[in-house]
Amino acid sequence: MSKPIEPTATGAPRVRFAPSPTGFLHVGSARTFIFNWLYARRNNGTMILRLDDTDVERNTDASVNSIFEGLKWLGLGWDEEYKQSDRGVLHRQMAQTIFEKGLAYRDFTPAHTGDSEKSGAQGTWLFNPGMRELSREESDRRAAAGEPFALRFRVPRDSGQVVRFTDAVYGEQVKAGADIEDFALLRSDGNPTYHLASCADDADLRISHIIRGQDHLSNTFKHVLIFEAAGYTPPKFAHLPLLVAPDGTKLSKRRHGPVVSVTTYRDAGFLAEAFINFLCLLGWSPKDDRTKMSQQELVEIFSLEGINRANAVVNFKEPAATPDETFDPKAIWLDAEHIRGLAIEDLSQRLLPIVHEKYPRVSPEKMLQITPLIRERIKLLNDVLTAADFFFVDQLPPYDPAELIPQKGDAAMAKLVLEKASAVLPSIEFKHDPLDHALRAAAQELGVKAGQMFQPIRVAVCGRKNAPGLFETLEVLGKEKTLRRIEHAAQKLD
RNA sequence: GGCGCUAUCGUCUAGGGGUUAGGACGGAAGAUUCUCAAUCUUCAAACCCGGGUUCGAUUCCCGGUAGCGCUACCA
Repeated sequence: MSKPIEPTATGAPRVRFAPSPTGFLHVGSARTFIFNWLYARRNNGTMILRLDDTDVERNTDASVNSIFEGLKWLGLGWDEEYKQSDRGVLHRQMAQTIFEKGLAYRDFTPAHTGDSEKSGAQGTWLFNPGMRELSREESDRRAAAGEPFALRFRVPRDSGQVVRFTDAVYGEQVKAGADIEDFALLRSDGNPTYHLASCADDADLRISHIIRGQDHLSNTFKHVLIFEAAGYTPPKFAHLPLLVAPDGTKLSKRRHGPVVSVTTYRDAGFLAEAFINFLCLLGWSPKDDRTKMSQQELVEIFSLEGINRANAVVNFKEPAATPDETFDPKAIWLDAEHIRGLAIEDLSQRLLPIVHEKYPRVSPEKMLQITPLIRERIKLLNDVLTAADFFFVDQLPPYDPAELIPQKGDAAMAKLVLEKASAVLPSIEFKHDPLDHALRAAAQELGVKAGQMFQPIRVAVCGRKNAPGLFETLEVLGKEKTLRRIEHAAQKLD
């Protein structure tokens, strides 16, 4: 392993992301997409999206939508797009080619009805002896008679026969033909299996590098067999370590919930670029100590050598309550990190649609004023709703008047402070510095500490203790609202 | 069961025959501040086990164990 893969002689690399639309787009698939995309962009290659929808039974439109929705959110795009169901002719042609070379045979054994022998607890049927040896005449006769059959690859199983390939991540791979079962190429209904369709398309689309999940590592031997049988040089392979749940099992929506679905991250208010950054750090390393990386940086630094071989845990919480606790803490941190790196205008624009869902009347100008006050205080875009709520509402929701009481103070002090504020503020210009001076002076006159002066006011205008800086808050809130809320608070103290 | 892949702090990882085994998240403590957040400092925290090779293995080799994958006319 570890030698860089050169672009093919024919030119720039061509890579593909080939999801099968049998479920939503999950984070592991998203990472595969991202790595392919990064590799293509890094090497001036072509990124291809191919829907591997050969399993008609299990394909759903909902799944197709979920995949496109997820990919759209990631915002990376692709250059060419195909659907396997449109290419059946090509697949069958390849099957025919292989069959005519005698490298595949018809298997008239009825399809397995159940899944009883699924995980091979006992018998391993590597091939069907009777069928593999069937004479061509007999085979042709039964086929002509209309007897249904599956087409199986005749895996070379003589002693010493091996299949080999070099994986860019896992290195030299060798497997004895005798350990590879005679897998199916065509189903008895004439439709191609995944293995056949995938290889036929990869060959036809001139895919140069197959970058995919490690769950295909052992399938690759079969694919090499198919490519060679059909007369193609196999592309280069790079398998990615799997993403697994904290319990070590593979990500599953049923077991682990929505946290494995890409759109969940979108809906929780993740920045796509932060999510991409996070995924890149699972199973790949830039080898320096960088963690936060822009898309540009990722494109510049991405390489197959940085991919490691052990499965990576997505460290989410299994049952989970609040968003903050649900997601991998590093994903949250990276999101906050990216948010902090955004220009105020940019962040403000991204926040506005979220705010508008709940407070449609907030103006872009207002949002622009609020944004700098919360940029350092939100981890996800959706946090804007809880971090800046008091700017959006007319009337503060009810809060405990006891909150108004400052440290080492009492209700009387709170009352005093609020009354003082009411007296002083009307004549003050609502800008940071004048407010700062006026309120500190007021505190001094009252003989209370600055903090004791600020807290009652903060709670009066924000409805809670934890909030952005007081002066900038008052500035954005405006004189009228501020005074109204202070007065209201003073009354609560009676 | 068979075949294959993998194994460094709780998690993501760097490293590599001799290192105080590095970084990040998370955790703890502190500094700063009008609260919170941000920021800064400090601390705790790891080489799966057993053999070999070697002057010396966490690193190389073998075995074990564990996890994962494949073993479908799913992908």
